[in-house]
Amino acid sequence: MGFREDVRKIKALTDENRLAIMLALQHGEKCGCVLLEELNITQPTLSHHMRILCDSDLVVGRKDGKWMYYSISPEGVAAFREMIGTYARCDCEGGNETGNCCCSVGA
Amino acid sequence: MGFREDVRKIKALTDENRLAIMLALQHGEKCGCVLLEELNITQPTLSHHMRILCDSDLVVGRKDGKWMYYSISPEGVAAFREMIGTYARCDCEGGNETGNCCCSVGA
DNA sequence: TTGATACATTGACAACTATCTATATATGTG
DNA sequence: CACATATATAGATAGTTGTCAATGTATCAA
Repeated sequence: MGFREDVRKIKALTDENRLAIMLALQHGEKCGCVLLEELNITQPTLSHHMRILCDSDLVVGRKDGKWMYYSISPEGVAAFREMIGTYARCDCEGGNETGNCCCSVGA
Repeated sequence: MGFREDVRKIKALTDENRLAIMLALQHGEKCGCVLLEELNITQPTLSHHMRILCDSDLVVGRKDGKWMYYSISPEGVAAFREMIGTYARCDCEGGNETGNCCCSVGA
């Protein structure tokens, strides 16, 4: 199966700085230079992380003049969570089909 | 914030073999030797992966004689999805509080 | 055009990870 | 006890990843 692509996408969230970036973007788009002020990393490192987040489709970038505005992708986030749900799930009494399974928690 | 612990847990799902294991356990517990037959890896490598999955609380192990039976942890899975949801989320029109946000998809 | 700003790319390096072989431990069987 | 089976641990190694300094590219203003 195509586990490789899923692994690649999940890896987008396996870095402390990238988690911080996801939180930083939660209330709307920000440009790179603003993110840079919030994270104790250099500009090339931020560029590296933004590329990974965009490649995972969790984040989208919009270029405006010399600025890059980044924002959470609602579609990407939804697809991500759905994908995670295919692996982080179980068959408990409620059943997954009915939506009553404990795995529906935090959905 | 404690991103480190979250990163460690998310890393549990960033390996193709571990994703395959999560799927293999989805319909009930299996002992290590059965998993070993389904995955083209050596026994020490399986042991390594099971340790990581158990450390992440996505899987629990039960020792019975010389066998180790592994199964999905419903609580661990629920906590994992909830944790993922704190990072893979957005503020779109529906709003996160009401549960109508697009980020509720695949929950 | 010159200079400043925002961002991307390159190359190097340390840290981490998945994998294997070899070996150890534990359990059950004759 | 000796032996087989199931699993864990140790050590080695190749590949990956996050980071930085240095440099390149693009945009805008004076």
